[in-house]
Parts: sequence; C-alpha cells; structure tokens
Amino acid sequence: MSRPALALPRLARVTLNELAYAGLKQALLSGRLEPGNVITLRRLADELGTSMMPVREAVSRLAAEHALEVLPNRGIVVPDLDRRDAEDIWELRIRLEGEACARAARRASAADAARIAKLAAAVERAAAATDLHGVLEANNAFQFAVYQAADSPVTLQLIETLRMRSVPHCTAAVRLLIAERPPYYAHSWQNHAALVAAITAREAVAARRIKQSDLRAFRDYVNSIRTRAV
Amino acid sequence: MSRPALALPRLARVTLNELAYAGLKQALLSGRLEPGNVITLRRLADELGTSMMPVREAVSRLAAEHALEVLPNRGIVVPDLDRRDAEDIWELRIRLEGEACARAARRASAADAARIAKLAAAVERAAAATDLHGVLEANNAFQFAVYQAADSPVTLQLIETLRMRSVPHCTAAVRLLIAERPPYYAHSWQNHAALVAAITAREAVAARRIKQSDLRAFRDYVNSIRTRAV
DNA sequence: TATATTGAGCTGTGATCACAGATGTCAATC
DNA sequence: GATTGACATCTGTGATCACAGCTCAATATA
Repeated sequence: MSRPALALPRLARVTLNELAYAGLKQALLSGRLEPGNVITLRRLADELGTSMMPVREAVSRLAAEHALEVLPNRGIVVPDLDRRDAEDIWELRIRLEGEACARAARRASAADAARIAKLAAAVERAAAATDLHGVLEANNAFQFAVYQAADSPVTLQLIETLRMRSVPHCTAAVRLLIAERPPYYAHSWQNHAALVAAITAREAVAARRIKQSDLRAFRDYVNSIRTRAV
Repeated sequence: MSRPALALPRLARVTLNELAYAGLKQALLSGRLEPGNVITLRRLADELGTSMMPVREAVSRLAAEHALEVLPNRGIVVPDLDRRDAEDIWELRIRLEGEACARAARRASAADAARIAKLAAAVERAAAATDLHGVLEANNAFQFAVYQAADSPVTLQLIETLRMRSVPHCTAAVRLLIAERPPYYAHSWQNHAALVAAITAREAVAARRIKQSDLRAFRDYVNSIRTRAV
C-alpha cells in the first residue's frame, strides 16, 4: 500500500473532453448558442486550442441528451423544440423543478438560504443592465443553488438535461423581455423573492406552488412571443 | 434541386458509434452487465470488430449518464448505487413511470393495448423458464411498450436513463427472485395483468396507482435482499 | 516472513491522418 | 436567362499511433 492514504476520492484528472463538455453546456445554458446556430467540430477545436477528439466526444454526449444535433455532413446545430417536445419539457420542468423547490424548502440550511437570496439579487441587477447572457447565467446560478439545496443529485441531473434543451428555446423571448418589458418581468422578481422567503421559512408547499406558477407564467410568455414571431 | 424530394426525413446513416451505444444500453438493461463488472475499451472494440473510436464515444455517453464509470487507468465499470442515489432514483422512477402509465391509459389505442397484453404474457413465460436475461428483456419490452403508448418522448428518455442506472442495481435480486421465489413474483404478474386491464379500460388513476405500488413493492424486495446480502 | 521496490504490461486520452458523402459555386449547355 | 453538370471544399466518422499514468506481480531487501 504505497499510495498516500488520504488521496481517497482521487480527483480524476481534468480531461479536455470534460472541459469541452462544460464549455458547451455553459454556452447552451447562458443562451450563447441559439437554435439554428451551426457550429463545427474543427472550429470548436480551434477555439479550444485542441484537436477535434475531445470536442467530438463532448458533442456526442450533448447529442445523446438532444441538447445538440449532428447534421451528417453539414455541422452541428442547436435544435429547436417542436411543439410536442416543448410541451413535454415544460410539463416535466414544472413537475421536477417544483418538487425540487419543495425539497429545498425542507432541507436548506440557513447558510443555503442566505446564499440563495444573494444570488436572487444578482439576477435582478443583471436584468437592470439588460445583459442577456448575464441574466441567464445569474438566473442559472440562482436556480441551481436552490436545486442543489434540495440535495438530490439525480433530480439535479435531470433538471440540467431538461434546461439545456429548454433554455435555447426561450432565449429569444428572454432577450425581448429584458430589452422591452421591464414592467413585465418586475413581477417575476416578486416571485423570486417569494421563493426565497418560502425556502427560508421552510414552507415546502408554498415553495412548490410559487415555482410552478412562475414556470407556467414564463411558459405562457415564451409561447406568446413565439406565436407572434411566426 | 437535384435531391429526390421525398427523402425528407433522410435517415441518418447508422454509425458504429450508435451501434456500440445501443449494444451497451441493451446489455445494461438486460442485466448482462452487473455492478462491479470491469470492461475495457479494447475488449469491447474487439467484440464489435471495430477500432476503439466508436466504443469510446459510446462509453463516454453512458458515463455522462452515470450508467457507466470510467476508472482512470483501470477500465470501465458498472457503478453500483449508494443508498442516497438509490433512494433518489426509486423516488423518481415511481413518480415518472407512474405518470407515464396514467398517460398511457389515457392515450393508448386498442391496438396498443393488445400489443402490451401480449408482451406482458411473454414476461411470464420467460420467468417460468428461470431465464434471467430473458425476463429482464421481456420486462423491458413490456414496460417500454406502455411508456411508448404514453406518447411523451422526453419522459421516455428520462425513464430510460433512470432504468439504465436502476436495473444493474436490481439484477442480483431478480436472479434470486426468479430462481427461488416463484410464489413471490406470482403476485407481480397479477399487477401486470391489472395494469394491462387499467390501460385497456382507460382508467388513468388506477394505472398510476398500480404501477406505483408495484414499483414500491419491488423496491422493498430489492432492498431486503441487499441488506440481507451484506 | 513481512515489507519495499522495481518494471513490464496494461489503461484511457489525445493527435493525426484517410475517407466517403454532402454542399455550394461556377461554367457549360439548352 | 434558366437549368444542368462537375469539381473543389468542407463535413463528421473511423483507424492508427504515441504517450503518460496506474496496476499488479515478481523481485529484492531487512
């Protein structure tokens, strides 16, 4: 037994593969990749300063999760959702994210709650600056802090998968939202605040209800923008 | 416009990557890969008669879904679930598969119901022959026929992900079940029959209830076997 | 006999190359 | 002027190779 005994959870070396995956995931969740955007393995590899190998594995993973789509000899594209998949995903997000909020309210420590409150404030600041990616990033940080407090790694993973498909579908609408409708989303901040309050007060039922009605309202807004755009 | 106009949903060429992925997925869902089994990229490539390339992408995908785990310089292993992940996954399976059964009851056509009934009978035959992989395969065919009837592709995908992690966790218990406890699982067939009946009769609430109580009973059986084994 | 050490043989990771297929441009044709 | 055809270019896929790091068993050491 020559291995240093305390290296137990031996941190796996950070592979370029993982790096590329994390980068693409972040790009999807922050709205930097939008439906229709076509990218290329070689271009991505150049940007990362690596060969195509790590990138193609990362893309392959995301394609398996339907977060990206590989067009045989044309490139890689961010897929848009057809009506049916969109409905499915909204329904599942409402169910899973609602439940995660309820769990978070039951389990969050005071420190968790404080951290969550801080992140909620950051979202508001980013929106005030009409910074699209800033809003989406801050919002993700806020939401995932809540879901992390729910202390259910598998649920967290499913939510991530769903959001990677859902966010690009919503990006255009969010851009409009923060650019043109400040009064509209003002009441979304009230929901954020209410959620933070419910979690702090350990009111699981209220937390679920707030998150679910917020998501439904957001879904309706996105749908209204999209049907108008067509 | 020289392309034949009717090739619209141009069927993507079947890549070796996809083939390897499908093979591994099937191996996991049918209990041919059990927790602790260590495999190797090179061995898998040999078995498939290809290079390592397609296999490693397939493994990479499954590792992203936590269905496999890559041990840095030792090989690839089927991970077993710790208590917390196991609880999470049971909870989510109960929730999602229950809901899928309810949807299936609402939407299944008569033809769907008939097909489902046939597949349920096949499970029983496989169990009578104490054929472990046969049981798991027939069971998957039956269950997924139900979930397919639910007509929610995204839900189906999430259920698949969860089952790829759950099935290996249960395989040992199922082996014991079909080998030593025929009277025990006899009442599981009653549940299958009841589920088929509920779907045929379009009783969504009953379908959900039956599936959920069946899953809970199965979970408890698996847990009892596992704690006994320790 | 128990412990330490070496080294050969693995492992997955990443780079590079070859290739079939699709695309889009541009000239030849009617 | 509109259509067709061919060719150069670019795509992802798969094979092959080099390599650093770990494992594990045989060996040396006390």
